[in-house]
Amino acid sequence: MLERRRSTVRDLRRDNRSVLLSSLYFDQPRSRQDLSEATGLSPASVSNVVRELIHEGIVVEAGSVDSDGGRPRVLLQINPDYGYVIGVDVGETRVRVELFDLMMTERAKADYPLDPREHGVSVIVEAILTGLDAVMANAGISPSSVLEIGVGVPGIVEDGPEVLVHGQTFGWESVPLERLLRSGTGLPLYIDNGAKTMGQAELWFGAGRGAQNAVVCLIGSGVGASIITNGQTRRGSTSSAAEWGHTTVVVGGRGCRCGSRGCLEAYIGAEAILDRYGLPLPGDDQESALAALIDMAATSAAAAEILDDTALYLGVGLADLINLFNPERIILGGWAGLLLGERLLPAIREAARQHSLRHPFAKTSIELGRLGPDAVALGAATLPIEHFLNGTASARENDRPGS
Amino acid sequence: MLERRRSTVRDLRRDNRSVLLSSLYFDQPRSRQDLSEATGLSPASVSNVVRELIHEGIVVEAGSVDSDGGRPRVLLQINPDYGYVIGVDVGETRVRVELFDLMMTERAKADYPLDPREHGVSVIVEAILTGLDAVMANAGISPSSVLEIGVGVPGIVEDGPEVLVHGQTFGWESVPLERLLRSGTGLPLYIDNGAKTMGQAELWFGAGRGAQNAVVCLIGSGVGASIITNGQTRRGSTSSAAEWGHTTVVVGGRGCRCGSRGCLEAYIGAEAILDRYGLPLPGDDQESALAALIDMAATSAAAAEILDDTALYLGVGLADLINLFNPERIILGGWAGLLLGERLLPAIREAARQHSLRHPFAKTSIELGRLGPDAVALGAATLPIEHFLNGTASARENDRPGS
DNA sequence: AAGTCTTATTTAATAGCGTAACTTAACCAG
DNA sequence: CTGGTTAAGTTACGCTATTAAATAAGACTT
Repeated sequence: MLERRRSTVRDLRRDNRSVLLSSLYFDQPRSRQDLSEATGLSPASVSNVVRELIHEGIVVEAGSVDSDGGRPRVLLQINPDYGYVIGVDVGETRVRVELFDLMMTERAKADYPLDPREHGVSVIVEAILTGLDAVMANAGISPSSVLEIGVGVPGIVEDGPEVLVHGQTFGWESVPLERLLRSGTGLPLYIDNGAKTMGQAELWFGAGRGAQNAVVCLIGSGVGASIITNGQTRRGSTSSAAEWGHTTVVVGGRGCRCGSRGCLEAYIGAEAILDRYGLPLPGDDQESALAALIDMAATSAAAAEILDDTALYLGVGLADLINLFNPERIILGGWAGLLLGERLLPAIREAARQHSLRHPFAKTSIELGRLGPDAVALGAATLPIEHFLNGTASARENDRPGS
Repeated sequence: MLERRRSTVRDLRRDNRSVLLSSLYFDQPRSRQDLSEATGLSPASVSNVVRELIHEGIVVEAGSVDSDGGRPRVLLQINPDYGYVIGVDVGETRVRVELFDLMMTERAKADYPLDPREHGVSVIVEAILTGLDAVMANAGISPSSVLEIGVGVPGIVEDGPEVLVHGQTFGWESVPLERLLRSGTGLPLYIDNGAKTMGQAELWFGAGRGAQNAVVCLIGSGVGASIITNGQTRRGSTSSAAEWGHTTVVVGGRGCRCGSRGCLEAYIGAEAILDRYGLPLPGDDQESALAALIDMAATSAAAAEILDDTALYLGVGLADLINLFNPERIILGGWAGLLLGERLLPAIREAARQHSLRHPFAKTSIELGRLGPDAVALGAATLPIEHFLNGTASARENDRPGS
């Protein structure tokens, strides 16, 4: 009953161009022939599309190497300087802005710490806008060569005529972040949930490479998850995140900041873990406190018990995802997730095994993220890249070199 | 990072044909012009495709009616007798085989009760095979005009080189049901989880009509769910069901027949509800026992409490789905689901509200299924219809009238 | 009753696509 | 320098959907 739409011969071309470009993007220097085999397109079509891409400056020939008795293959490569993308990570403690070239090598970065008690919209908007100017200036890149900007924010992102952000943690309520930012920059803007952008980063460049069905869990102070189905990040009907953190694991259990009881986040979020421990810990931020708690587990029975419980609850939460989504891979990320996973991964796996059905569990692997805790900005920047590969975000025709 | 494949101008045609056919299928007598507007295809293309469909005998002109000063529109209609589909429902208490025409009007039905203690593979295979012959004979239809057969089974269906069924309830372990059936019939065969087939039935013809993102919950003796994303039923990487019933709602809670503890099914499955009540109830099957329990709630505090708890747990389970999937619509089905829902729907809604995030909850409606408890066979038959609409299962070229 | 208007459908012309078969290019071995 | 081999580019072809014009089939007007 899917509401489908006709397509024309032009869509066909765009799709095949996108297939080709994506294939090249994820497996860099390749010859036309390789591309033909990989995509299934005929050599002639590959030639046609490649000619177009070269003409537009998106693809460049990267010196022919290789020979085996015949004409050497000409290697093709995406021109990393065709355009640039910017990823913004709006975190609970800072706003980070990073500028990448097309191949995702970082060209500039700017950080703006936030007062943890103050998440006013205007403060953050201003930080982002100055960050944008800063990274472009820093990298010596004009706004016209930036393709798009991706922004990862905590909380629910509601798509619609105007993108609205509902950030429980920030006390944001229907904030028209897109409109606010647009007033300060003319660049195309895409906003998404931070857990989802990080998930996409791991999917494309980290522990998720090659997976078609995966779940990336972001455990920090709060808890979120990104669900990848058929190679694409899931978005609900309201385009809001997979709010895994507020899944109930104990009916009538601990109170959660969302107002409900027994949420997963109320057990395995860093804040909740520290709260469950109750006693004071060294370190003045959650990160060092949690690290301290983990260290203490070797000597303190109380600390060990807290961590054992954490592994149990986390395993249960993962088991639910396994049963519901049958992912090939589950990736644990976020600063707390990485910290916990390092020590507790075997226990987490065991808990997940016990609470999920045997079959789906057998098809899943549970791993740690590879991109570290700061992949949100990188992931946010994949949003523009995705558009670019789909041909949705072709560069503006003006002032583009070689077009 | 989706592994995409090129498409050709022929795929384009097949897709557009499918778009047109589906559009007509779900909104029956329509003129070419209406179809053109609905699908976005140009009038000329509609004419072309329709000519082809008429030539193949799939579409027929259903008398022109309508006039308004201009040439009257010729109404088009799908020829219900172009071919037939068969849906098989393998339930816990019986095997049901139903034969439908293309427009899903039932033409014949056959029921084979099962001994509840005996779910041997061979018994069921035999029941299905005799059922197939019976319905075809009964409806006076030759096997050659049956397009495909859809089978809905309980448990996990694993896709692969050979479809395997893992039926926890039946004690089935990697049963090659497809192979077993194929030895008895030459007709194309598709096997899927019963909860999913019922979900598709509700989606196409019941309470889910028009929804793009929905969840259909099947609550019987056990608990399952079917998740619809973008108008299509979700299948995990192993193609197994959304095993919602074995999602944990109470860590360390009641033991479940799956071996884990605290599963949703251990609270809201009919068997679990009766078990939680503990006392004997009138009626010799679960169905009448549960009905009796619901009746008693008016007078017995113990019964009322059990039902209140059931509403709570069910609401929690739904809240998890709301948070994870953001469906527009949630549909409660299955015989127990319908029985419970009739009485408890307000309480269930309230529990779901309390345990889900405000925003996704606001976008969801929770309703009862409209097709009754026996929609599994109907749903199983939608599988062939889906293939037919996609052009995947075009009729065999031989002995087709009018081609 | 004939002409005109209105709308639905069909026809003809056009541009774009991918493919298959063929041609050109580049390199190596002898 | 020639023949063999592999890669890349070119051409002709069959398809596709679209646009614009033509035709069909009634209803309304005068």
